Amino acid sequence: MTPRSAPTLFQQQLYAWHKTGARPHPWKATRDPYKIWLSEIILQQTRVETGTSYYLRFVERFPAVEALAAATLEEVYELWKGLGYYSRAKNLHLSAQQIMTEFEGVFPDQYEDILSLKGVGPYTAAAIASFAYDLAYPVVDGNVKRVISRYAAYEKDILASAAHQDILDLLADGLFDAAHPAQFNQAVMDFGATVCKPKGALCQICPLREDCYAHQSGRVAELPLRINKVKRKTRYFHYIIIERAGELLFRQRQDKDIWQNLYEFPMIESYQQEALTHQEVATYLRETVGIMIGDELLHIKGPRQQLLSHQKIISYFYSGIEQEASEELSSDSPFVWMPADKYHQIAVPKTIDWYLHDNSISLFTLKA
DNA sequence: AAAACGGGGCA
DNA sequence: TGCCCAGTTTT
Repeated sequence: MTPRSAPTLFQQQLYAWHKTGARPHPWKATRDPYKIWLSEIILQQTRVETGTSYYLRFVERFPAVEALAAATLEEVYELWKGLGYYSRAKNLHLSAQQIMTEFEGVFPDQYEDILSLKGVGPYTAAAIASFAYDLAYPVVDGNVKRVISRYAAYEKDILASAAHQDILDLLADGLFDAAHPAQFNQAVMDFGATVCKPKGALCQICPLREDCYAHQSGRVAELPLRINKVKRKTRYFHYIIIERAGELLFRQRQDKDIWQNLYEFPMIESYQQEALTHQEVATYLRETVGIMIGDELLHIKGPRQQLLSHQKIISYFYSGIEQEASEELSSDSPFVWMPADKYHQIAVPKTIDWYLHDNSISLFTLKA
């Protein structure tokens, strides 16, 4: 491909389309780097339609980085609940404090400084740098990869590690508009999201179709090429709901697994489909929680399946009736009793939320 | 370089 | 059911 002098045909046609094709989003109305950063973190691997309401709630509750830095991590998790990829919430909070301490409360305006923030990678740093400061950094997200791979004939695996740099190289080779970074980045992403879509691309109305490799060669449906090697593991979670005086027993999940720091019920995991025996549950509760249950073990709900990117979680819910003789939880116990007004405010995985809110068979009914 | 990390919407 | 989303971090 030959280097071109700006503005290229690609840019002209793209901008002409963007005059009417731009999507309206709340975070586009500002140059405030804090709000742009917030929107970009929320939108990582998240559809715009999903992220928008979260963004509006975050901006209202934390209008500036000082407010976010001053909040507790629990507050941030609560607002983040249901959005997924929870390390984003943790890093968001951490980076807010990092901005207060290392950058004296002023959002950094250099690419390398922005990139140094936790949870900010090459895409997000380029997005903030271009949208907030109009610095000449091209963004490479799913939209850009798709548009460029189709237009400029990139036929290698788009999921491979090398793809990111390859797309950057193609952009640098006469496509990216270094004179108007914010406009260019925004236009390509809007275009990829609304015209050059993954499925059902609108090639009929595409302003770039005459020069698009994929369209001219009939390979729009095949590009970008994705070779996915990972298979989903199946895990079985057996949740045990223990109630005492209107309170439910919870435990906070720990590191090195999904749902880090979120709360769930006492749980036994198995790796094949099997019902829990009363013996297993009783032993677990006695040894791990210090709770004695009676002879009755009720399977009250489930299975409930939840698909994650790399795992399939199948959850069962059991209820045990606690005996009188149980001891108090020790002070260092990871388990904690919570009343209803408390456990409706904490961050829980979707599956636990489903049990709490969509529980057609209530514990109360069962015990009556 | 590959695996892990959520959840939702749509064909 | 599989795809794919305004990706980043860890292994």
